Order: sequence, then C-alpha cells, then structure tokens
Amino acid sequence: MKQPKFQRRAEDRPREICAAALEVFAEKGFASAKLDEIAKRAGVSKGTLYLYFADKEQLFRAVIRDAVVPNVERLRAALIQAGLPFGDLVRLFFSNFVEVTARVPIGAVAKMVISESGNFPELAKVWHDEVVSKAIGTMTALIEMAQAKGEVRAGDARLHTFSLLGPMLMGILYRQTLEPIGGEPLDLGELAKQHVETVLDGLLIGQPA
Amino acid sequence: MKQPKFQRRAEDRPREICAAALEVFAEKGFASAKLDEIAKRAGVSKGTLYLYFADKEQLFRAVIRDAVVPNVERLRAALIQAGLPFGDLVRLFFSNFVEVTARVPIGAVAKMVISESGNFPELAKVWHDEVVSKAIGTMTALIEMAQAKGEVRAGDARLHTFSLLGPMLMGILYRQTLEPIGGEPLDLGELAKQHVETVLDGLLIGQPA
Amino acid sequence: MKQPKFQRRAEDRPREICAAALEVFAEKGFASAKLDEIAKRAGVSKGTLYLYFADKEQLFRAVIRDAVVPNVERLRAALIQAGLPFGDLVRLFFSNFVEVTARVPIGAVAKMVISESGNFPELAKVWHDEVVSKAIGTMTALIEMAQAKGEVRAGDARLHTFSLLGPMLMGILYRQTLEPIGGEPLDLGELAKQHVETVLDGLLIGQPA
Amino acid sequence: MKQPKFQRRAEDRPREICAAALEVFAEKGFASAKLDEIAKRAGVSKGTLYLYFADKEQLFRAVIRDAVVPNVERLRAALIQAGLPFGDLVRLFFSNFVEVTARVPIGAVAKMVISESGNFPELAKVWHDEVVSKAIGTMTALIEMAQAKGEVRAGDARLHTFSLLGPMLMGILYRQTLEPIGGEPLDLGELAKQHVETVLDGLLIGQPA
DNA sequence: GATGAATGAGCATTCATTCAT
DNA sequence: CATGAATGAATGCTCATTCAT
Repeated sequence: MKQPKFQRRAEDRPREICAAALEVFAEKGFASAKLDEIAKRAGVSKGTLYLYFADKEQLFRAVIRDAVVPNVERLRAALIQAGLPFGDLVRLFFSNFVEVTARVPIGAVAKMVISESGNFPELAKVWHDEVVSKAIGTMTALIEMAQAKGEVRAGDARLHTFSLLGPMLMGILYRQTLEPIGGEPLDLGELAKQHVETVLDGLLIGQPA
Repeated sequence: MKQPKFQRRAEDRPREICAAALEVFAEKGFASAKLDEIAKRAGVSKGTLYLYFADKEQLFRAVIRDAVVPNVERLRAALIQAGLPFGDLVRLFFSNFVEVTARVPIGAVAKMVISESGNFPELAKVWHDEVVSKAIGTMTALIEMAQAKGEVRAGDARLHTFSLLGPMLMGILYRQTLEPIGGEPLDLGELAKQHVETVLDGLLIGQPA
Repeated sequence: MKQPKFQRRAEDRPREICAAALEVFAEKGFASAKLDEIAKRAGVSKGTLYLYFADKEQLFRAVIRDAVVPNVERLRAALIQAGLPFGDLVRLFFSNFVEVTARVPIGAVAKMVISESGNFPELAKVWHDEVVSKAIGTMTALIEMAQAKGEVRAGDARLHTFSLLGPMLMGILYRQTLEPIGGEPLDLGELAKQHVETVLDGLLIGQPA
Repeated sequence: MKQPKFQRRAEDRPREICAAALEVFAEKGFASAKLDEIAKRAGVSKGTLYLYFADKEQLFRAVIRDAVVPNVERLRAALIQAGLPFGDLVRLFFSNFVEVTARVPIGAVAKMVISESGNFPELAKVWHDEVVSKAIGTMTALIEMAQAKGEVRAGDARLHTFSLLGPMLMGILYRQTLEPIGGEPLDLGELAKQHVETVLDGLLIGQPA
C-alpha cells in the first residue's frame, strides 16, 4: 500500500503539469498562482516543474500555446469550405465554436490573456497573432466575399465581425466569471443558435432592410 | 504664517488615491500592482494609504465602486424614458454607452473584474449585482416590453441582450488588451453605430425572416 | 525593558550592515554567507538589507570597497615622501602596512577576493586595479628609482616587489586561515621587522654579492 | 561478445572524477561548484558520483588530498640530501617547487583551501598538518641547521621561512586570481630564480651585512 | 554498476503592513 | 495627519541527494 516515493513517467509529465497549471492559472491569475499548488495538483514536487519549464513565465506560455493554438487551425479549416451560402457558413462556424468551447477551457485562457496582457505584452501578441487576428481576419474575409456577392448588407466588414462574435465572447466570459458566483446560468449553445439567426435576420420585425 | 503653496485638502485624498490606484490596477492587475507605485502616483507616502483604506483589498473595492457604480444608475435612468420606440431606445443606450466609455476607464475595470473574479468572488459579485445584472436586467426588460408590443422578434430576451451588448464588450476588451500591443485600431463609436443598425435590421438582405 | 519593535537609525545602517557583512563574508565566503545571518548580526531584519543594497552581490562589492580602497591611498601617500633613502622608505612602508593591517581586516578581504575571483571577475578587477596594481606599481617605481641611484641591486624591479611584499601576504593569509585552526601563532609585526632587514641585507653572511 | 569500444575501467573512475572536480572546485569554489558540472566533465551521471564519494564534502577532501599530499613528501625528501651548503639547498628547493607548480594546480588548491578554511576547518587542518606545517617545518629546520653552522644570519628561523616562501605563494595566487582578469603576466620561474639570489644576498649594495 | 528523473530543504528576494518619528 | 524606515511572511528558484529502472 505504500506509495513509492518516486514515480517515473517522463513522457506524460509535461502534459500533466500543463493541465494542472491551466487550472491554477485560470483560477488565480498568473501572479497569484503558486507553483506549490500547481505542483501539488500535478502530483509532482516543486522541483520537478523546473525539469520541464525554465520558469513560471515559460510554463504560462506553454499553457496558453498548448490549450489554444492547436484548435485555431481546425476551426479555420472548417470554414474554408467554399460553396456554402453565407448564412450556412456562419451557422457552421458557430456550431464548431460551441463544440470547441465545450472541450477546451477557452474561456479560462481568454480570461488569462485579458488579465495578463499588461504584464506580458508578448503573450497578448501571440494570442492576437495566432488567435484573434486569424479569427477576425477569416470572418471578415468571408463577410467581404458575401458582400461582393450581394448576400450581406454594406458596412465595415470588420465591425460586422464584432457583431457576430462579440456575443459569444461575452457569453464565454460570463460563464467564466459570473456564473461561478451566482449569476443566472447561461446556455452557450442556445445563445449561439438564437444569436446567429437574430444577427442574420435582424431584431426588428416588419421593417424593410 | 505657514501657508504651503499647494496644500491638498484632506477631503480630496481618497479620490486622488483611488484615481492613482485605478491606473495601476488597470495596468498591472491586482496582484502585480505595487502599493509603492500607487502611493507615488497619488503623490503621497505609502503609509498614508492606510489612513484611508484598511488594506489593499479594500482599496481595490473602493476603486471598482467609485469608477463604475455611479455611472450605472445614470445610464439606467436615461433609458426609463418611456414612449420611445424600441429602436430609438437602443440607439439612445448605445450613444450614452459610448460617451461613458470615453470618460471612465470602464474597459480597465472590466478587465480587472474578469481577472480577479477567481481571487475575489465577492468583488465579482458586487460587479455582477451592481453592474452586469442591472444592465442585462434593464435591457432584457425593455426587450420583453418591445416583444409584447410586437416590435421585437420572438426568442429569449436575455439572449437577445447578449446579441446587443456582446459586441460592445468585445470592442472594449479589444481596445484594452490588443490595441496597445499592435492590434488594428478600433473605433468604438463606429462599432456602436453600425452594430445597432445591423442587429436591429439583420445582416442578410432580401430574405424573409 | 521591552525593546521597541522598530529602531530607526538610517544614517548608521549602511555602515552597520557592511560591518556585519564583512564578518560573515570573511567567515563563510560569498556563496555560503546567509543574508539571514548578516541581518541578525547587523541587528536588522532581512528586508532591511534591501533598503540599502540592491542584492547580495552589491552588498559584497560595498564591503570590499569600503574596507580597503580608502586605506590604499593613505598608504601610497605616505611613500611619496621623497628624500628618504630606499631602506628607510621600505621600513616606513612596512610599519604603515602593519598598522593598517591591525586596524582593518585586510586579511579577510584578501581572502574573499581570492576566493571569489572566479565567480566575480569584475570584483577581482577592482581589487587588482585599486589595490594590488597600485601597491605593486608604487613599490616597483620606488625600486627602479633606487636602482637608478645605485642603491638597489639589478634585476626586474617588479619581481623584487614580490620578494618584498610576498612574505607579508603569506603572513596575512596564514593568520586568516591557519592560526584559527591551531597553527602556531604568528606575529605580523615581528615578521615585518625581521623580513625588511633580511631582504635588504641578505640571508647569507660574508659572501660578496 | 559485448565489448564496448571505450569501456572505462571502474578503477579509473575515482581518479577521473577527482580530476574533473578539481577543475570545477578551482574555478568556482566549493559552494558554487555544481555536481552537475563535475559529473558532466567527468563524463558520468550525477548519480555515479555517489557510488564513489559519500557527498560533496568527501569529494572535496579527496580532491585536496590527491592533488597535493603525494607531492609534499617528494619535495621534502629531495631536501634531506645532506652535504649541500644552504644556498644550494634553497636553490634546489625552488627549482623543485617551480617544477611541481607547473605540473599540479597547486595554486588552485591553495586558493580553495584559503577560500573554504572557514567552512571546513578540518580541511584547513589537513592542509596545515600535511602541507604547510611540513613545508615550513622542514625549511625552518634547515635554516636552523645553517644558522648553527654560521651560514645564515641570526633571527627567528620561522620568520626567515616566510621571507623565503612568501613571494612564491604571492606569485602563485597572483597567477591564479589576477592574471586571468588582465593582470600583467608573471613568470614564476623567473620570480623563483631572482628571489632566491636576492633573499640570499640582500637587496642593498655595498653595505656590510 | 550506472543512470537521470524526482525530490524537498534551503535561500535570495519581494512587498503588504506597521509604527516611531 | 503624514511619513518612510523597518518588518517578516510568503514565494520563486536552486541544487545536493535519493532511488526506481
């Protein structure tokens, strides 16, 4: 029954540590996250962290990178399916988005990046270049194409992108920060479904566009 | 005979300290904000902070309260002007919102609350109860009234509120976190103007709702 | 009888801390010296050290500088008293040297510099430039002048300087390292007196040079 | 069938480790020397060190012992060649000394002992008993014999020993600590040659001894 | 024997908080 | 009221030592 003092599992360690670190960073923020706690949750000693990551900041970076970047390309690729009318394209994007959101703690990561953008501008830059810029850019391009085809109303395509994506970001952050402290629960899937149709068709009734 | 040239009146001290603290908290986040720096920016000594605030956390709370709560009621009152059709109501809300945003660093405060929601749940609760809940509640009520009058399409009124407000939150956070590190500039006023009309009328053209 | 928790004595603090640090560094060497112990001996808290010195290394530098450099110029000046024949010049130097040695822990400092020359080359450089180079240079110049006047035998003046000073360095280091652990006591004054006459006149008797 | 090309024989390991350790200890001092680096330079793993030495301190002791003690007896024996006049005896000693110095890093070891005498008094004791005491004792005895024969001037024989050996110690330490950081190069052989004749005959000219 | 991943006590450094002035 | 020197608990990081393989 005695637990061996040492446990050797070199291959999984980085992943386990990243997972634990993601939890703690998301809960506490970068500065308030204690390496002691990350180590404890990862089931290793504090010293072990330093076998795999040079310091706290590098661990933070690794967490951001591992949790998000791999998913970005997948989302993007799903949209480069030409031939779909704009409405269906958007509906596809949102269903993918909800699915990814349920699987990876994208809300926690977004929260971390927002929190630490002042202290780690380079990190915010990575997030911007790898995630936000691509997401906004892709959607903006799709909108512009649809405008060219006469499918979408005039206006700045990038601002239209904010109209499309903003509510989802708001939803994610709401779930991350306010639901835990007693805010009325929010169903992201429902939000996505209703918002898509709303923004596509408009809130008002019976008025010519 | 003693008459120091620039004697600050004691009554202004708390305000000055709060203003300095808001700056530093917004730049660094709660944990990374140093009382040394807040004191320096406020032009007082570190010890003086403790004459007005029990500890760092109380100072943080005061900052949040002072910076936002007074503005919430004002915004709310502006909307309880019955008689306006829903579209005009929303347009009024957005113009007010943009104006407030330009005056108070609401983006910084939002960022702080998001950041520290894990460490200070009570604080997130204050923010939720005093700000978010009221904002969402007010808008939701307005929508429900408009739905009853047949002005607004069916659907969960609270989710419609996310459709309306989400892009503005996204815009605020974008300016707060990504513009400073090289993100393409965003004009919040333009965003507000275009988004209102879009979400009211719908993105798509010539399709029956 | 209760000691006040805080003691304010800003003007003396740096000196007191340096004195305590000199003791500890001399006993333990740089790496093994604990800031805890330095603080305790200085009668302050660990944090106080950082009010006056940026870090351990800067404290080390300050110790070296304060303990030695001021004394170097004094020694040097004492020798620029022209008119004395070489023998008297050397005797003057040695009596001054012994006096300084008794007052400042030059042995401890020498030991520290020798010890840490590998880890802090810049420090060894300061020691070299400010102390050793000047000492050797001054003595070498005096010897060359005496050689020109026919007072001193031929030969490399710098090597003659080693013949003159080496035994005193050996004596200092002996007292620093071996006396404390049971080595037979050594009287530096006696060493100086006998060595001067010996090196001036020669060890051997009745042999023509 | 297995016959690894470069299998090191186990018997050589301790020697190889000691050699690597001597290098690192000499460069960094005891406390700053990392077992990681010693292991790397010895071409073994960190764990292997513990197969041969109980801990860092024992390794340090072994290094000191192996590097110096064997050479002491050799030097000593070379001097117990009776029949030589004192001057020749001293010349023999110095030539031997220079030769040993060139072969073993006696300067590094001396530096280490000086550095760590405070932390390892027992080690300084070994060094004292095995090296310094014997060296000083032997030379002092030779001087006393020469004094009895009327070859050497009166005076404390032990202090005369400092006059003889001090410059060589100074030279060794100079090369160890100051040459590497830009001090003017020093030729130990030249120093030995000139110093012997100087101290034997005296610096001054034309004065009756 | 040999390895190197894992450990955890130890230490330099930071900073919110206190209090003598 | 105001100050800022002083405090000391907290924490990131190091590295000698251990042990499963």
